Amino acid sequence: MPAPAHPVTLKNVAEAAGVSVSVASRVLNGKAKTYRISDATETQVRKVAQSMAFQPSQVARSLRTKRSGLIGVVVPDLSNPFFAAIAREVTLAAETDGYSVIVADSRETTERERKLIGELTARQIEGLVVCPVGIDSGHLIEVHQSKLPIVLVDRTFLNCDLMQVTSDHRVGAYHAAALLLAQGHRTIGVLQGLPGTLPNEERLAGLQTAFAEAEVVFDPTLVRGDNFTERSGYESTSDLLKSRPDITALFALSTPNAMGALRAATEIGRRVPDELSIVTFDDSPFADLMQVPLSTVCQDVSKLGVSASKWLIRMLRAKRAYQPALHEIKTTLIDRHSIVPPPRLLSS
Amino acid sequence: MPAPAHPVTLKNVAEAAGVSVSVASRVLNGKAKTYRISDATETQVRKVAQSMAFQPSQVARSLRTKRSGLIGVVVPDLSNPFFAAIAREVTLAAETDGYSVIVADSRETTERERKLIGELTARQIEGLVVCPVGIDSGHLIEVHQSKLPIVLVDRTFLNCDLMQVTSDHRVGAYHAAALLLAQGHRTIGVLQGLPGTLPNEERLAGLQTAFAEAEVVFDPTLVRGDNFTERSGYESTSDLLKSRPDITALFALSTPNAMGALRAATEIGRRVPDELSIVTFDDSPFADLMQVPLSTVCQDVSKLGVSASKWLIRMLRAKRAYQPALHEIKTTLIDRHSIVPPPRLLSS
DNA sequence: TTGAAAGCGCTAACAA
DNA sequence: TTGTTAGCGCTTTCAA
Repeated sequence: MPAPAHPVTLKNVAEAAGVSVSVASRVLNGKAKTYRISDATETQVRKVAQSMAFQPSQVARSLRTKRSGLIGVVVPDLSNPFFAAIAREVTLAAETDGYSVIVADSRETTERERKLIGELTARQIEGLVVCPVGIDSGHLIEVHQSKLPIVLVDRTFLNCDLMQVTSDHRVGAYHAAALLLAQGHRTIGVLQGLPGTLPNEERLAGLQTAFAEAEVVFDPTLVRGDNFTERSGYESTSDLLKSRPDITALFALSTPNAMGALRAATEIGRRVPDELSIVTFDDSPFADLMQVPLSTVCQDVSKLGVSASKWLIRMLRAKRAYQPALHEIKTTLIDRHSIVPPPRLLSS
Repeated sequence: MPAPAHPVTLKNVAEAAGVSVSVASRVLNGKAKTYRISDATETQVRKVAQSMAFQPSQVARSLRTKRSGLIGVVVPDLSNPFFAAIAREVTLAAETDGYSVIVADSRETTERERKLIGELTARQIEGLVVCPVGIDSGHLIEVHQSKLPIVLVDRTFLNCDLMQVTSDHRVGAYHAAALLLAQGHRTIGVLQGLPGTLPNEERLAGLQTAFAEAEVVFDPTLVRGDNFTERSGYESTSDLLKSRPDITALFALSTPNAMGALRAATEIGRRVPDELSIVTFDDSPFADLMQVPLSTVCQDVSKLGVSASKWLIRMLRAKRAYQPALHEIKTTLIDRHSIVPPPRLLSS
């Protein structure tokens, strides 16, 4: 039997079953018991619906119930495995609760982020998970004030009364920097991400704490970069290695940054790790298969995604107002093989 | 001014502006000219809408117009960079045409794929891009027959009257195998993906053609694996290297397969590429940064995604029926450094 | 135990 | 140039 050109409506089913639309609706929504509908009627309706391949229109249902069953996810770059993983986790978690997910890619611009969120709210989404660009939060706070449940992931904001989930960037960076220092590195280049974003600033802060504890002077001119991208990592590294050949180690604040660094170092002819140690943030499923298995401050991406979904679902269920909070997920320092003592120490 | 608890409707705007809903609707849909609405009225309506932060309900609009502005994307694994990239391309392309995208993850099971597609159609999506699991196509053909525009990507089907976009698996595999053979390899292990899927079978076919041309007997017992996953690649490799230590090269039919192979080879103590050459399919942005920069039959993921979107958009615009076709995207063999002549040849 | 009817917010045909 | 109204497909109140 070919699918009908015009979709089957509840009315069609009701007529075919010889009952009213209300009865059909009640049966098909599992409210037969509640309304004490006779078994005969129930089976009849179900049978007809089945045979007609009836699929209720979510659109009509949404309009009537004000519930769309839709969750919006906005990330700055879907091709970045980190954000793709977050999107995946939310998608899977949402689904077990009967929600579908609309994914949008802000391409690292706040302007697009704002616009996309507008389009999503017009679609009556019931909740929002945003990995923000991280510079501006005004539009996100507006969303919150309009009572739409919203959870921020990764690039969170300070003094911001929203539900937020992120890694303990400061602690992670601290441990990584401490490791570099303990190995004897003193001239360390830093490849930073987007300045002004909390992850970036927190990582820098953790790094500086480690320097202070080791009583090593932190040289701010060794910090380069303007984004969490490979391009930024590449350019910063080229720049740094040329102007400061005495650098013995690099701290990349993101995996793409580290990728760029590896490419630049190869071009310039600095062997990693013998002639240049590298430690990086994030993690990718490939980090251990690299030329040099990268030592990494590993973020638990899956946990970040699961946690965000969990909170969102909780907010979705709670009719009452919820208490915004900042949830930090632990990072783990995985020391692979990209950190060795600096050459000068080896030869001494 | 705080956002109102109850969203602003067109009726609210019309009342506040002192006009009828139809006039408000027409102005806000840019039909002021068509209906020769006075400038004064138009500005007035716009001003009021603006000040009330009116956002038209897409749900109501969809119900009325039968157009949801929604496109569905179903992939077997969103955490696989290949599929994430496809999803991203479709998302971006769709957006320039005013569509939003609902992303769903079938987790490599046809059953889930079928269910997800059902949920998507209930949401009145206007089109569908599916990277199918690839074993069963019945439900996809049904979609097509119901007149919902659908484009299949990557795991296409034979003799299937749908719009399909995929790589030229056969040619790509042929060149890779030819390269291995030219280097002198004769005992080549094959790590296959999901048997029965077209990409898998086509790649095997291309490989066999290369063997035939080189007049080398193809040994089917050297083909192992049951999926495009890292696990499958790992297990097949462990297995192969132990039972057939005379193998000098591996042909991995997917990047995850190759990853697993690298891990297994490392464990067993076979150095790549000196003691074991590897060539693989797909490509990842990381392939050139691996321990051993992997020689790869590179699929143009971006082009696959863009092409799929392009065709879908075209189908969306065409009111008339379209002509289904299979579109093949060229692959490129990138020879990095994971293929060298077999050891025996070196020592002879 | 079932049915009639209102109405969600919008567009568009028709009327004025 | 503007307004009135029907109706998209569904849920739900109210009535029987």
